[in-house]
Amino acid sequence: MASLDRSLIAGLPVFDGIAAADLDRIISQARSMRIARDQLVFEQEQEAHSFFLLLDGHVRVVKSTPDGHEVTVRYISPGELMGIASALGRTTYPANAIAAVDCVALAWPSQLWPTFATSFPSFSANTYKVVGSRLQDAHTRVIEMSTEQVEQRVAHALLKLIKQSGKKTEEGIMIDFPISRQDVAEMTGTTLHTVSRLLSAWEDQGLVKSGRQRVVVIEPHRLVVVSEGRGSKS
Amino acid sequence: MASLDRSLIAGLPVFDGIAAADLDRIISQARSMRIARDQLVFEQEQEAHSFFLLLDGHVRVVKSTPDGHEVTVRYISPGELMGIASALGRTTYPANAIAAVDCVALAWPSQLWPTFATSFPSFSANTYKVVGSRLQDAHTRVIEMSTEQVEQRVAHALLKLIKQSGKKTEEGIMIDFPISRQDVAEMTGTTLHTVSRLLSAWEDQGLVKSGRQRVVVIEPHRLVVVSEGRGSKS
DNA sequence: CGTCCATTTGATCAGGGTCAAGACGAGTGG
DNA sequence: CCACTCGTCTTGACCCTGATCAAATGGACG
Repeated sequence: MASLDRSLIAGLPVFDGIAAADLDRIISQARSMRIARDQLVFEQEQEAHSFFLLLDGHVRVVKSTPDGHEVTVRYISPGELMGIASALGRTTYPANAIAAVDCVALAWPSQLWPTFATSFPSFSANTYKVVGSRLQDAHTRVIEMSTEQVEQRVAHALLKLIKQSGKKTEEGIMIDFPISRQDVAEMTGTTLHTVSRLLSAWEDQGLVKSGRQRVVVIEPHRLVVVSEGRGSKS
Repeated sequence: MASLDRSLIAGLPVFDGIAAADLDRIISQARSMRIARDQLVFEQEQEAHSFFLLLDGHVRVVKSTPDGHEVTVRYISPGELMGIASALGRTTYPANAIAAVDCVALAWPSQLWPTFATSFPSFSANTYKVVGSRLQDAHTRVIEMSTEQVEQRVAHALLKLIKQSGKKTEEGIMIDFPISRQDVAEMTGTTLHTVSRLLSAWEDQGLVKSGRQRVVVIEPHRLVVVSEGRGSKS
């Protein structure tokens, strides 16, 4: 196996403020792995043996309920940590993680977490921030679910996706991985039917353009208007 | 002002594993305060000058949306930390905190947080766990909002409240602070009307007993059944 | 005793879930 | 190269949960 280079992780927010020599130590203990599309990266309730850094691709994090519902918690983009059960004081993964496309990731054994946390104070501080911002995301989700109509929630979801993983094309901003109506429904607590109807309506109005597992936002600004509940109800 | 004693905080989960001498140092820097019912402990968007430990009473943490909706994030019970913006890498409070009853709390200046975190490793680890469990709570909320009916969510909310702040009486388990239909509605993303109807129905079935700002759960087990969506629909 | 707030309860109605069919398109095997 | 199949997406019809609107009741407290 080719040895890994610290340039892979230097410059990432999580490793901000860590000396080059330390980065070398950190990365020397990592294992690189590739995950094929639709493969599980880690599984809910399983022993959290490793934590991961996504280098390339996109990963969907999904919680399954006993009664068979699936709720998408978030999408992971390159440069983000995932499976950091250790940071939450857990020993098992809280959700399933599925590769939305072919992915490349680094993995460290979970035992290293406490070492990293104490040896590299900025790592500790940075991951605090990561967890903190995920907590805020989750609260935002709760608030959206409590106070917004489905239409607004779906609009918010698309805006979040293009902000996080948008890719400019000549048509507009495309979500950079395959995403189905069902996927959007699981992010917003609705059904694929409703998502389909909304996307169709928005397509008629020229707001978006979409197809099989593909969504392109043409007019982000007007989508923002919809997300704020001031969509033209004419 | 009477000097504070470490017995106030010894034995609390957050301060677990900290030496007595350190506890003295910690508490010597605290300021004790009482908050009258309905008073704000801290305010959304304000500079997070302090973090708090609730010694007695109950505090409601509420997020207000620009458009005037209020969503209750959680209730704080005695022994819990609150206002720990620092732990999330924030400088402002993310929500309003309102005393549900007259309260007593300790307050430390936020500047002390980093000191505590580095000086007392177990404090750091413990607060990690606190944040982690709040993140899980938030995800649980998201999942409930996505997959459950209002009836189940309200049942879950009451069960959570009696678990956290239940007080046994000869009638059943009472929620130990004044809580209105509106409050329950803000916890569950519904309206006071729906909550009122549900409580009335449950009272008819002998599940609960409730009055003005007062809820007593008579048969927790049957409430669990409702919360699981297997309520008798006869 | 009067005022204010929490609560109750009825009536109405719409957002969006459910059920049901088809259409479309991509990949597969003959 | 074509037929077939499977998964995604679309669209219509219907109906139910729970929000909204409206009004009255009941306590608590000054």
